[in-house]
Amino acid sequence: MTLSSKLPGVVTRAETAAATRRTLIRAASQLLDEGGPDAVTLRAVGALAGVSRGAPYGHFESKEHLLTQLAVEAWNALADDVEQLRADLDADPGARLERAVLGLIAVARRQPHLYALMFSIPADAPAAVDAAGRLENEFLTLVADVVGEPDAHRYGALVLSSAHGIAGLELSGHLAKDTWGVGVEQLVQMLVDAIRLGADGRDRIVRQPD
Amino acid sequence: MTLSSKLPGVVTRAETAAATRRTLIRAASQLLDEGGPDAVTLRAVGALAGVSRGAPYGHFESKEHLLTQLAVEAWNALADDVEQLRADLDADPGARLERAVLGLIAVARRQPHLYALMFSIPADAPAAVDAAGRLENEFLTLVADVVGEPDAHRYGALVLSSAHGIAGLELSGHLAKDTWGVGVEQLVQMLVDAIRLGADGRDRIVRQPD
DNA sequence: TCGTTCATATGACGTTGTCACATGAAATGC
DNA sequence: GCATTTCATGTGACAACGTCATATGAACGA
Repeated sequence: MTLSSKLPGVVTRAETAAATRRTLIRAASQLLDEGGPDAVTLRAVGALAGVSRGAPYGHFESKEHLLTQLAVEAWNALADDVEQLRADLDADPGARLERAVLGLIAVARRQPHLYALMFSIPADAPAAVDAAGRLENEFLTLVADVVGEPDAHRYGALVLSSAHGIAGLELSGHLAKDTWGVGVEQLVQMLVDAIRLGADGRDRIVRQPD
Repeated sequence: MTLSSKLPGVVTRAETAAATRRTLIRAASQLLDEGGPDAVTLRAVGALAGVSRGAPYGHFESKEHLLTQLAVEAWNALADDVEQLRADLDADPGARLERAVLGLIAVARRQPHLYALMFSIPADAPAAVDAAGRLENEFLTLVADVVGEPDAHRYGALVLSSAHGIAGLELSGHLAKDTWGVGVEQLVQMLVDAIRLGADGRDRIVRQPD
């Protein structure tokens, strides 16, 4: 390898390429947030990133690959958040799970188009599997702290489904508070309560005469 | 009005127009089911309906209006299903609610693209409000039979959210059984059980020493 | 029978994703 | 240090798309 970076500030070709790639992703993300999926055209992405309309093809196989990368990074960012949240040991398990669910919903509120994109990408793409798997494991651990190890998977699926449903219904406008008389925060609380109750209340109920 | 239908089989212009409109909707629905959103181009819709590419503009203001109509009819069809299901008086409330939730999920499984379309249409469009409102009311009644009137709205929102979440996660491929060890049917059962338990178990738990 | 209405057909325009090719600078080999 | 290669980028081109303006022809009302 030659010392191509002879001067400070002078970067190698690989470095500038990586930087351009990141700039493209950032531009796509911004366009998605501000104007929705229709606003994300490769021409607009290129323009916002300061390159030509064909330049993205040097970094991404197609527009779909660029969007997939966007979704993968969103999955990872959310997994990072939940992972960080799990480090808060002073909160009780139920409260931590509640905050994790609200974290998922927060993405849907803050970046609705990105959230929708996360779930419209083929879930079997290797990168997507890894990223989504991280988040799933985080939730699994949080749920296990609430309902115990043996029921963690079952209730984990239920919690994640419900959380996703609340988020989705909220951002599609079908969760108006004046219709249901309940806000998202309350719903999440009800969900966690129901999980906790369902898990440790099962025996109690079964033993009880019906 | 003249007797333009002088002969049997000879239809009026208004009738043929209405028929064409329905044919267009059916064509769009078929294209959506078979090829996803990208396959629904007005040109393809026109071709499948046996008209030209511009003909749809005589019946729909834009492509988006056509898709909205598709979504509205899907909402209404689902509401019809649940309404019919509510007439089954021999099933107990919990079982009926369970079947209603499974009905929602069945649409997601049978016509995934249509299901996604239902929730990606602006929820404040008058026609969409009416159609979606019908389904919401149906669910509200079903949930009321399980948890009682005062809690019906709160738990109705939770049930609908969770049902939508299960459906969404399922069709986006994030609910693989070998990951969570639980199938959709079991999840729905858990959900209804948790609702029932949460509603009538609340007092019991509160009274209990923690 | 004669205008009128209106669903449909067609040409056209701007935009999109994508490919083929050109260009020029960085990287590499000697 | 120079020649060659590599490769990110720029540009022209193409088909397909949504949409509009306009033309056409058949069904309508009188």
